[in-house]
Amino acid sequence: MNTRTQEKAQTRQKILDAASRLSAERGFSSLSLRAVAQEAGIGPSSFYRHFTDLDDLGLALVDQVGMNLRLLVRRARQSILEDGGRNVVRAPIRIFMDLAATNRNLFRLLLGEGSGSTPAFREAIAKEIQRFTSDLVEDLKRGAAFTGRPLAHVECAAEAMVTVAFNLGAAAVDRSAAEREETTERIIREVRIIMRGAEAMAAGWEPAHA
Amino acid sequence: MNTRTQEKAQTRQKILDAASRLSAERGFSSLSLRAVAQEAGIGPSSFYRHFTDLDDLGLALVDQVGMNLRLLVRRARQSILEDGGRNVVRAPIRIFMDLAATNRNLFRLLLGEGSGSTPAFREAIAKEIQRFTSDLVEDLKRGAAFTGRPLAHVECAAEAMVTVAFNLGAAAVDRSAAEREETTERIIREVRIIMRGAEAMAAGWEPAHA
DNA sequence: ATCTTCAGCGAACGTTTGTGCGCTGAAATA
DNA sequence: TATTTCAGCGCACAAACGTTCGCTGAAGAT
Repeated sequence: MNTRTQEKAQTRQKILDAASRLSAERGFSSLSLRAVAQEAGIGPSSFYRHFTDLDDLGLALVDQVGMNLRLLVRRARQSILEDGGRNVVRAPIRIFMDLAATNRNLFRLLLGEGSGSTPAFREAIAKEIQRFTSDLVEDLKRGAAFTGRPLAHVECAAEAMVTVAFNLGAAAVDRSAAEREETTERIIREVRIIMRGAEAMAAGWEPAHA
Repeated sequence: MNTRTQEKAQTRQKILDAASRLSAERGFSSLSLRAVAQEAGIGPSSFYRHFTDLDDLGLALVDQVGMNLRLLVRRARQSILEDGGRNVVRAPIRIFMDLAATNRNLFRLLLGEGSGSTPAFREAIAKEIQRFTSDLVEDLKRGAAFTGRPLAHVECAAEAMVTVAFNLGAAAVDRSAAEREETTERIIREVRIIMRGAEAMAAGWEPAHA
């Protein structure tokens, strides 16, 4: 690859990082082209060599955030495989929360910008989370086949789990370690409830009525 | 009450309405004092007669949104009481979604601004949703006592339900009626899963393992 | 009838915003 | 070596921003 294109990609990345860093404080929707350029260490007019718009930047940012997230998750998944069967809920969520804590900006962007800015931006984020949910569906099916405990409405259950984990997790990202710990446990419990519900439905169990 | 103070309260309300209307498009965090003033039909400088800041406005807005929400919910709850026992999940969620559809701005503010702006604003919103959850906890306990089906971890279950309903609901607010319908059914299913899980746990039910 | 209060206004300020333009100098190409 | 490409820069501009100031005129108080 050319030295030229290499350097261009490099400053492009600097812009993306700057945007990610700045959007952590006030949200992506309320940040300015000039501020981003300054944080990236380039002049305002140079910005246009890489992106046409702030919206354009936003889409690229979501793209990259999604890629990073999937990479991290894939790596995490491998380390779970060693843990045979036990802690099917606890281990993944612990990893998820650690990930969120060490990649705040990344998660904040994915979670805080639910309705912040342009529709395209919104939808890009939604799609990214949906992809995450799809992966979880696969995992759940695999897990169910392994433990012999089928789940009803896997897609819905997965969606509920992801929604709970992402949302409560996002709220805890900026809290103290102790509070984060407490929140993590609560998420685990809630995901367990969902899991148990899906299992109960699959087994046809119903509560006795008085 | 004086005509004077009455009129003041009136324009104050006009400002709040204007902010609510405008924040629906781009989010509260990215709106300007001048734009709000213009939408409210007053000069920029008159804004300061009612609020010191945009943050100040934000807090007042959350306050009012919370009040309206609680009012609507209370009204909705009464109309549920007629529906004895059956549709414990479906009826409330249908009402909730109708509420969300006819009060978009209200819900969008409560849901989209998760990390948009200042911490005080964030926390005010979090507190409002928490209050909503507390109410649901009470309802669930009452319902459980009535149907004789106890729930485990009521607080957690309620939190999960609220999180799912608010989040998926918020995403659907801007969609077509058909998509909203589809989303509503999915929310109902997911809340049912949570409910069933909490019931199963309370009953000590566990899935048979292979 | 006189005086006080104060919501709303318009003008002005200094900043910050997005964006266009032409230049530069090093890297890529020929 | 001569030529082309183009990322980055500085400058300029119009527009929008938050905020201050003094004025006005109707409502409230005396």
